Amino acid sequence: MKMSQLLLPTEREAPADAQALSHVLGVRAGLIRQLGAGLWTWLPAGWRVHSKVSAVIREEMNAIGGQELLMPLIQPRDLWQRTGRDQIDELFSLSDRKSAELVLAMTHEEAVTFHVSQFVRSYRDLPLILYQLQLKGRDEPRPRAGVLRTREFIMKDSYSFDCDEAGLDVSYAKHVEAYDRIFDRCGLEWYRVESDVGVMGGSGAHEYMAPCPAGENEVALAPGYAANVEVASADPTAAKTEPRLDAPLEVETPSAKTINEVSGQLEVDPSALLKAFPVVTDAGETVLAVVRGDHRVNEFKLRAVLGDLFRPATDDEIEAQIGPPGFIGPVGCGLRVLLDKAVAEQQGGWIVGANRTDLHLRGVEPGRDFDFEAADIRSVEEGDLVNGNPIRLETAIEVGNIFKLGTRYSEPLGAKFLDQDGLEQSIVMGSYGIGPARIVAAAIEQNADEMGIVWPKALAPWSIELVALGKPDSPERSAAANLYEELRELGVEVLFDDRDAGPGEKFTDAELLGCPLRVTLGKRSLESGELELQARRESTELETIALDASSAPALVEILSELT
RNA sequence: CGGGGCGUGGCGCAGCCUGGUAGCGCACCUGCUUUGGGAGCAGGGGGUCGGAGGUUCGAAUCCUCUCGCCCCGACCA
Repeated sequence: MKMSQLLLPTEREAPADAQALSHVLGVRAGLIRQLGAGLWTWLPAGWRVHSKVSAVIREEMNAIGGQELLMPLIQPRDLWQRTGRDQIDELFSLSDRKSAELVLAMTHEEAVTFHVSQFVRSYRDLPLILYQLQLKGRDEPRPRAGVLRTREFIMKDSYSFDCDEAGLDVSYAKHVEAYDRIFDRCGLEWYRVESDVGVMGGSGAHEYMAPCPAGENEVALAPGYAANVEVASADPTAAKTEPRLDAPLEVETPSAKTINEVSGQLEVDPSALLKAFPVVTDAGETVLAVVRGDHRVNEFKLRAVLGDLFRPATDDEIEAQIGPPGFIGPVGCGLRVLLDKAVAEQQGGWIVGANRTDLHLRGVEPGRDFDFEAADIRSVEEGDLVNGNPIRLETAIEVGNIFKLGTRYSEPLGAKFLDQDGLEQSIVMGSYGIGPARIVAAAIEQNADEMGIVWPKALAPWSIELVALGKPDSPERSAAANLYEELRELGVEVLFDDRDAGPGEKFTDAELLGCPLRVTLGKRSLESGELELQARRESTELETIALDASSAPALVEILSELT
């Protein structure tokens, strides 16, 4: 590609509203441009990168027997009513001129299951893996960070169809294989972590996380362990509890409504306190969740334990059912008490709210002073132990997920088959997503320096940026043009900077765009008979090779050695 | 949905408080010079100041409404 003809609007300054590095560099390097909130155009260079990701995904999906198809983005709403997913707030809704109700698909379970239910009759038709690279629409409450969270984006979504759980396990394992290879090939640092299965249930789920500062997720990591903090479990550090007492002792804590205020007044460590978190389930039950004062309730884990959605109780509800907000506790509260394991498994006297204004209780012991169910309902923290190793927390971008759906969609949509015994069974499904745009963003976040992007070789829009110096029509320019043609004939993807611009501008743009290898040809090259090479990843190292008929093949060789 | 911020030429911004000819840098066009790290000189083009209404002799500036965008939080099947 000749740069003089390429639409590559590079910017010297960052867009004023950009925060995330991938957003800043994506715009500055001329890869993406915004059309509206959460609506982004992929410009030619950016689309090349996106396409590279898609190509890697296709190869690996095909390698596990996936078959590519394409389903509509716009879908009839009634299909979504059949699975109940029409109730999702994020579902983009619209209607046509006849007032027919339509939605923009946020994923394609309904559509693919609808079709499969028509085609699959027998266990002989299974298993099946179908996938597509197609737009998804989401009415996001808050799009953000450039291409990281948008209202419309391309997703690789695949769906597996099996006779039974054992078959699903095989399809799931195939996806693990394919995904591991995809993220490796894209040059990402990534973790496969245990993840929340959500309210819809499902028997297992993992997410692929690419660590970087712009991420929206947090992962807990220890040797041999990786989990989304939403579901992570770990052994707590010990609480600094007070000595045991024969019976709870009332203690005055005027106006102390927070853990910090109470621990300050009583001069004890926050971990010696218990924090009471009253919630009301969808079913209408008020439950008191209790964790250590220095811990936080994990709402995902609590939801899993409750088996129901819930919301925090309002101050009025707390006042009416338990006691004065700020002074509530499990002793004599009359509610079902879920006590976090970290508390249940440590002996000692705890400090809790007395359910009376300005009073707390000291020396409280679970079991003796209140009934409880023990459950793991707290969020893990940096320093907690897994198999004796301390965990660390990292922010990360979710770049992919794999999910065992079971019969969540096949049942409502009637996707059944006859098994070997002639019995009708529901198809057992899995669904698997990858966001190519997020891979692009993560690759930028993980591979950039103060000058710009440093593409992993597999994602670079071009392998080589050939910078021609000197005046137009000069001998060095025509030598560069010749080299450009030779490289093209060898099938090298080369971006030829043939613009009538100064060397500084060309070098700066090359560093911004971040192609793996920069080749410079100027008057100097003609005089010395040498080309200058610079690997983007080691931007200070200059190398030279002979400028002659061997140059192009030599560059191909050098490229193959780059990462 | 709660809180905060911003809309002035393609990009980044000043001007607004205190109403009076719409400005700066970069980019762009023409000519000449320049060509190994964002060049110089000269000339030039481009803006419904997000939109609507109002106050006023006069509104980018003051008032009301509205649309859009960004950030924090909530949410994220």
